[in-house]
Amino acid sequence: FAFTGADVYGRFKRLRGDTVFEPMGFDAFGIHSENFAIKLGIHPAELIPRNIANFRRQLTRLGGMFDWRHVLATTDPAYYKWTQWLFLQLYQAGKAYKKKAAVNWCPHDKTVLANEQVINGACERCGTMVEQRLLEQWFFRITEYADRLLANLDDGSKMDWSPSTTIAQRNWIGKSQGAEIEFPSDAGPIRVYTTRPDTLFGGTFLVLAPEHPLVDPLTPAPRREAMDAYRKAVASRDLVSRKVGDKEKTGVFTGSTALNPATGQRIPVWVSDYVLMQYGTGAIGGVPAHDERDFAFARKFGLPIVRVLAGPGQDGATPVPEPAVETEGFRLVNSGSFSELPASEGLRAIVAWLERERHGTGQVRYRLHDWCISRQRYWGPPIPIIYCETCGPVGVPEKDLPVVLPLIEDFRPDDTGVSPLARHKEWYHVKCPQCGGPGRRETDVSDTFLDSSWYFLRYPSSEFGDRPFDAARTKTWLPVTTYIGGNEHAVLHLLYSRFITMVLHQLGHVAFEEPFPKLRAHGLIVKDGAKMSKSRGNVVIPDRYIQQWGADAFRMYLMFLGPFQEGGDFRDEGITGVRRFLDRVWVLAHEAARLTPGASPGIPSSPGSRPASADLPEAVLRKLHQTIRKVTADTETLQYNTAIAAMMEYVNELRSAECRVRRAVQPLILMLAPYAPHVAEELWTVLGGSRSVFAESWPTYDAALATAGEVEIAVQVNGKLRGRLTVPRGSPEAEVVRRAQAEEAVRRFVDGKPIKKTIYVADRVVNLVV
RNA sequence: GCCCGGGUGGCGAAAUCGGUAGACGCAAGGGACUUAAAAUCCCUUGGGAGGCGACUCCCGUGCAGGUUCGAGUCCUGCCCCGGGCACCA
Repeated sequence: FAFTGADVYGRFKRLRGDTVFEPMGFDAFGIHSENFAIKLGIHPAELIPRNIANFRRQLTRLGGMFDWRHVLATTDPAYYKWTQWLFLQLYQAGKAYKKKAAVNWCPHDKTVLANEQVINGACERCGTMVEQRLLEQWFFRITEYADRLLANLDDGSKMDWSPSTTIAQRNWIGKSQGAEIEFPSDAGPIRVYTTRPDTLFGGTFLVLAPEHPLVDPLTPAPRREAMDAYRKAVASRDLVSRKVGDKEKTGVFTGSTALNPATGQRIPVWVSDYVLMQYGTGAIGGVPAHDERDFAFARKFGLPIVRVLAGPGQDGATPVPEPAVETEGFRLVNSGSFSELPASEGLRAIVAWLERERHGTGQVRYRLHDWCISRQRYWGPPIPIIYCETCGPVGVPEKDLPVVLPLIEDFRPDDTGVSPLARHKEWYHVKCPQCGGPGRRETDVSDTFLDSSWYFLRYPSSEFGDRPFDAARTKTWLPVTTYIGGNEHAVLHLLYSRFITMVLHQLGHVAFEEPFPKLRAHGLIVKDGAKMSKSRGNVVIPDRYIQQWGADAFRMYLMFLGPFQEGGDFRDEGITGVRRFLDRVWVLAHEAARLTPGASPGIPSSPGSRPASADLPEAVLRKLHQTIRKVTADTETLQYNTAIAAMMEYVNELRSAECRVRRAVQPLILMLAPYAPHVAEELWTVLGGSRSVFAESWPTYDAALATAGEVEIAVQVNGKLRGRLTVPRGSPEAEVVRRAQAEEAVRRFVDGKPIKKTIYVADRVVNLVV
């Protein structure tokens, strides 16, 4: 569905005179492929090429105009050599770093699990409860680019994207404006981030994330045991279930207090897993009166709830039955000298006061995290780093790339807890490229999203072995003219690609900052009431349909079943309609070839350039030009379903007018070509074409011919339809109104009453108000 | 919970800027062709009421209101479905 929609557009653009490069590639170097291989018990190095061959066969049968000379596979060492090069570019530019991060860990299988492999907190394979484990991981500093990634989204000159995609990215980056505030404690200042400094006076407790470094110093010995037990319990849960919002709040009191700088009161410091170490400072000020989570926490543990925002008819003494989260129309109360200020003004005033008194600063935060690119798995590009006992981590020199993934018979993660690559001793132990001393390789592989973050740069330059992308080729073909993809990639692939391109631009490797200036998202296919997906098992294998109905009928049905950008409902019966249509076109073309004189050397591909007095009946001629107009406009905007409907209407017109002449059918074949390339190619020849239909050019229309001489006008009385009039286009208002009033039905409804008002919309409607 | 889509005949869907709701297609019914069936071709098909009939009238775009000469389209408040994100301070 997605590739056919892209192919229709590419073929259309080619007929419109553009030189079109439509590449295709295969991205199967990651956990999903590895898991699938484990499931089938086949080594991925054997399975993946087999699957690629099958996909390629299917894509070819579907008739995609793909340039197979430039096909890519991210699993190919000739490709991932440059993925590793890309890693090194970022590493050398200081954009890659290592730090400890939590991963899902199955204690039974002794392996790292992806989030989607954790089902209700348990390992999907063995059912053991999953834990968190801290491991050293490689990260890319995408957060450094958060502002730039956000700013370009708003720049219409750089980004022409479907709004649904830009909105998703904006939300994902999640910029928030707030303040970082220091709460002094016995273990030093506790830094807290909040987007609501206006509620500072309502902060009646602090909550630290269980991993927060100040938890230990703030917990006196008698409470240590309880605290450690809680922290252990939290760590024994997986990352997914920890972040579920609607569960009961849990927590432990440290035994210490901190000073609220605004109220001057000492407030208790708690620890709870609803505070995440990864966001903000890993500590929050609990404002139960004005935050739902803090409210639930305060209720559970009997902590004081102080209202600091009051709406109309409320004051500082009004009870707080539920947290008031909104600010519109609220004013500060119980907030010292800031009381009675409107909330928004109070926010600014409190931030100014915090900065003046050096209690805190206004700050911007993003929910976007740095991109963790390491995977403790086998099936992926090895991260090109060597650890040397004397030099530390050293990047593999470019001349030694690629670091080839060794073929390991048993590639499954085992109970050593390290990547399977560590078991391959000859591969694992290497000399340090810097000092020649003993070293060992990084055994993590990189995320598949790194493979796909730059593939578009490789496509035009795929045959170059000595450079990732050739400067001249890149200048000719990039950035990508039109990118058509699914919205499931809105936040991951599309964001990572933008980030990588931005870094490469900054490092001087590419001239542009944004890889996909024009992006259109296609919809998703629904079958049996749910999204068609492999996991739901409601997928359709194209082979059978192509076998039964033909590739063109299948393509056209996919494009006809709904608006491309919204998707649609797949039902087997629907395909018969387009197949019948193609059969009729087939018959029409053959009859036209038989009934009208043979081809003259110059086949008109542009009927509009011929005099209007040509041999076509007026109604057919008009319909033809209307059809060209509509199919052109609709194909350009990816409204393929209505473009196909317009061609069907035209065929219906030709049939009812019994018009079987080449001049009427040829332009139809040209318009059909992007949708049904095989049939169009054949019929073009039947009609006398001596070269490929794709060597011809798209038909043009004559606006004057497309316009009907007569129009039907709706006649309304008080807005209700009472009749229809056929009048010459552009008839004067007085004439139309006069004729409307003469209508029998109109007279009956006007019923002799005076006409108060007459509304006339030229060529459309006349409305008499009585 | 939040953010995006969407709700129109039996079904998939059309409908420029607010201007004739249901294009196009599926399914269904009737007919032609055929020994017969399939295929093909022709006709009918939103619901209701009336008329022998050409036709006529009423209702109808998830629900309730509103704006307007006129609302599928705009506004307010709800309901339902699909997708995504989810304790982000």
